[in-house]
Amino acid sequence: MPVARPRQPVLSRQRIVEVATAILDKEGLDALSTRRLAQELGVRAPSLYNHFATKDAILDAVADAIIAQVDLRMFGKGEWAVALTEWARTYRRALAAHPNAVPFLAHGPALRPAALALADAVYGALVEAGWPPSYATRIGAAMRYFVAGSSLGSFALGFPDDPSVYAQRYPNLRDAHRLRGRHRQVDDGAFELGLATLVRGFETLYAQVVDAR
Amino acid sequence: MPVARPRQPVLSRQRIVEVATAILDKEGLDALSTRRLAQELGVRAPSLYNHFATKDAILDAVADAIIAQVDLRMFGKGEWAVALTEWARTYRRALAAHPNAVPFLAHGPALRPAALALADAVYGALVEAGWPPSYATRIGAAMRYFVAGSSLGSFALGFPDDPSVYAQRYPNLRDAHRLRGRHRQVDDGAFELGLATLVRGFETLYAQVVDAR
DNA sequence: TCCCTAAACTAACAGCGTCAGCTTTTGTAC
DNA sequence: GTACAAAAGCTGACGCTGTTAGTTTAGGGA
Repeated sequence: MPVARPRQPVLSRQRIVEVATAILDKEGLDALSTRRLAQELGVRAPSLYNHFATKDAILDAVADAIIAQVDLRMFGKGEWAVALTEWARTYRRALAAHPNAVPFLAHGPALRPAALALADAVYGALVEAGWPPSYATRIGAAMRYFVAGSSLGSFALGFPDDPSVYAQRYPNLRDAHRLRGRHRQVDDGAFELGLATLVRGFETLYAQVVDAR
Repeated sequence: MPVARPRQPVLSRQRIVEVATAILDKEGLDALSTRRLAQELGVRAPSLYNHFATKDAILDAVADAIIAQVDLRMFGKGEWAVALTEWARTYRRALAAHPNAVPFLAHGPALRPAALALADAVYGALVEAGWPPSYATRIGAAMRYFVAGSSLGSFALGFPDDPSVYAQRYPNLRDAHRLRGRHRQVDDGAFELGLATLVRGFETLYAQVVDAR
């Protein structure tokens, strides 16, 4: 039987964030209500407000925790282009591990601490490598665009696997019904192709902008 | 005074979608409730269900209408690389015109008709230009990743304009407080840099894969 | 003219985020 | 050691949400 105030706190910000993330991953954003979250924590919904001001603040903390898991240790050692490539893969993996979170990761500008730490590492490494600040900013932004977009949802799963859909209206897509079956391969392939293209392009630009300085 | 059934239908799917889009653009996703939408339409909320099965279906129709506005006429005339570049700009503009819609544009796989028409046009143009199907798929996907990511929310607006935030914790970002002021320029610059890099890289690849065939 | 369907309505449901106020425990100050 | 404030649970309630059931009335076809 629950007591007015327990001998030891039942909740903590960290535990709330963990359980919220678990519900989000398992059952999606719609299943994540304050009452549901509280139940999973062995508590009633209003108790959450002793630890977070609003439900949005909880979601914000979940978002921050996800971004905080992105490894940044590849920066500062080795070639900038190699580090950038590795980082993009790690970043994508972290987002793809929590696909239900992506819609609200997208939501507001990322003013969260982990997002700033991430930007700091990328920008710092590029400037350190010799890139002028204006290039470092745009390269970091362009990479974020690409990674975020690729985590937003599968490209291949966007296509129904019923061939009859395409026959009349979308003749060029006549083989698109096969994409669903190997969506992992298609999405990964597109990501790697885009990533390699971007990084190789930036290397060419580096030779013109930095080496020729 | 409202009547049980009006002489002439008050609602239509199109009118509902238009007003929903207007509310979404002006006041955001949270403001778009069925009662609010109905009020704006001069009607009570349950009447909407004579035209759409659920609220999600309305949002889906809004998403489809937005994607349908993307001009596709540049395909099939002129160089594929030029068309691809123009299309990416148009696509981004269409998404950026409705930033509050992006979170749920991202949500589900894009099984909507307008999204299929878009994919059909891009893929068709690439194959027509000589790209092998597997490349055309991945190029189309990579472009969508980049454009979607760049519309998801401003990169530059993600940085607080208070310099003191950065001093201790994010030393590399010491000048980031200036990004907010010229966010348009920064975001556009990053988009154009990434776009040019991708397209130029694909042109190089084309020379290897297609011309040398 | 009769009847079915379309398209509006009212009333109501459960579930949502959140707040006010209550209770009990804990930690600190004297 | 006792008073007292803060912390961290609780109950009950608010207005809002998406949605359903059932009602009413107009329009169109037989």
